[in-house]
Amino acid sequence: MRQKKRNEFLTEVELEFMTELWAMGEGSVRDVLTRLNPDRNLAYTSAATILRIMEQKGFVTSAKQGKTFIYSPVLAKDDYQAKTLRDLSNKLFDGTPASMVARLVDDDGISEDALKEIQALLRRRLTDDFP
Amino acid sequence: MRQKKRNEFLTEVELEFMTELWAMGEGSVRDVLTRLNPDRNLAYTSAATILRIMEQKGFVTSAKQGKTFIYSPVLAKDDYQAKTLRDLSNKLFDGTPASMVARLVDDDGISEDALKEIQALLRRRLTDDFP
DNA sequence: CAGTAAATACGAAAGATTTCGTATGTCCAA
DNA sequence: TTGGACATACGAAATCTTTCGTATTTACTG
Repeated sequence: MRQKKRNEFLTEVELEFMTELWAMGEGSVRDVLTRLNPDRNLAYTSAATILRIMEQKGFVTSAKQGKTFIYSPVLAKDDYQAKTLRDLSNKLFDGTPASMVARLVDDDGISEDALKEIQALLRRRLTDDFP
Repeated sequence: MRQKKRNEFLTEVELEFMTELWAMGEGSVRDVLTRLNPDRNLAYTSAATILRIMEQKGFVTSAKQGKTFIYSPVLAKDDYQAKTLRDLSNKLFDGTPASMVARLVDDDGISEDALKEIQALLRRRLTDDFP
């Protein structure tokens, strides 16, 4: 029937957890749990399961400290962001970065300041790396 | 236990199908199926099921033409792209478009030409809309 | 009008995700 | 040293995703 798929991307909940790990650098189940939105109401054992699975999948590593596991991200947030953008560009855009930026700056909600900030970013990148 | 989640985003396979519908404007099960990568080897009934579910979820509408359903996207590709970028910006970036562009243009693989294209895009947007 | 080709309808199976409960292990203080 | 607090281990259940097979319907053609 359906073949097993190996996914290199975080699921919704995994991203939620990884976001906290990235912010903290590393942390225990309890650490992550207390940082989640209080309305989240996730059982402690659920959080522990999520992190255990994330380790199985290779997204985090763990080191035991006393009786507690301390989890750390394997991939830096920057790298995961870049990876995700590349994937999105290929799947939903035409594979070029420009088309993605085009859609971003076409967004009506974007402010002039934001646009100028992006422009400055580009200018810097162009003068620094392509003299 | 787990509560039902209403997802406004396409799954992997749904995106694959929607990409063809966007390219064609509209199409039947057969139309989509023949446009997929030949290595895909998806059964006709599977494709029909996917499209039926996509209609249930409100991603497409259908009109019967003879004995065949013709499916059309409900949301334009541009709009779905914008929506997706907004979501990604909130979940993986800090919610500002600039940080996303920053990660894009930091990508080592990006060419000078691509950067200049993006720059031109911004210039146009700034002069046109904020005179 | 009957036969056939092609379409739809739908149930079912298998993987994946998310959540939690129960069982078990571990550290520390009384 | 033992009891309690808190940690891990893991199976199970609910939902979602993906795929396909069987049954049925529909349009056309001889």
